[in-house]
Amino acid sequence: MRALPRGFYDRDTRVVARALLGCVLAHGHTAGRIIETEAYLADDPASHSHNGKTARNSSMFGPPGHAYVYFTYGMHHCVNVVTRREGTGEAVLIRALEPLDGIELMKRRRKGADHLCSGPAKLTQALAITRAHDGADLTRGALRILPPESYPGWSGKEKILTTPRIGITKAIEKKWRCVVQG
DNA sequence: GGAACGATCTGC
DNA sequence: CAGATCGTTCCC
Repeated sequence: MRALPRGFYDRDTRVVARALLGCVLAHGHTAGRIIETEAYLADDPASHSHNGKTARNSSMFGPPGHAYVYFTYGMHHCVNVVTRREGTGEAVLIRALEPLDGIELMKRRRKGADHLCSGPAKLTQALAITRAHDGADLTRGALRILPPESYPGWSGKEKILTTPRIGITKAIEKKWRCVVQG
């Protein structure tokens, strides 16, 4: 509970998307700072939860602070942070990290590609996050989120941009993507 | 039982 | 800009 930002639980998912910027996503010996997120709300046609609870998205309706990991395009995993109380179905997609720890390991997992964590599927590959982590409690265990100050280099005064979300075809006008400038 | 598609990435 | 590649969903 303490590991996540104050006011994290069951707050407006768009607020959580902003609050997660600067936090650190860590898995084993790899870690990266969250620099891009997107909010997916209940009754949001772009959200996986839009057509109700299914076997695939059930963890999105689970307790906040847990992971929703989905598999898409036949080859990619993406990781979300569930934000609202059980049964609601809202989450924040983590779209990009700034690599902090385990960079050599990330490079090996990414097969030498230069951009280790600059996209939602790249970062899951770099951190070895899979469907096995679906539903995992992100406040404890191997896969977890740490507060910004757990690594040096985050002042809290970074410039944040809010833009439309990426890679979706519905509700494209909603500016629910948060990204650290630079 | 089957078809269509996807919150992506890579390489041509 | 198209192909990779397959789980999930929805419709028959």
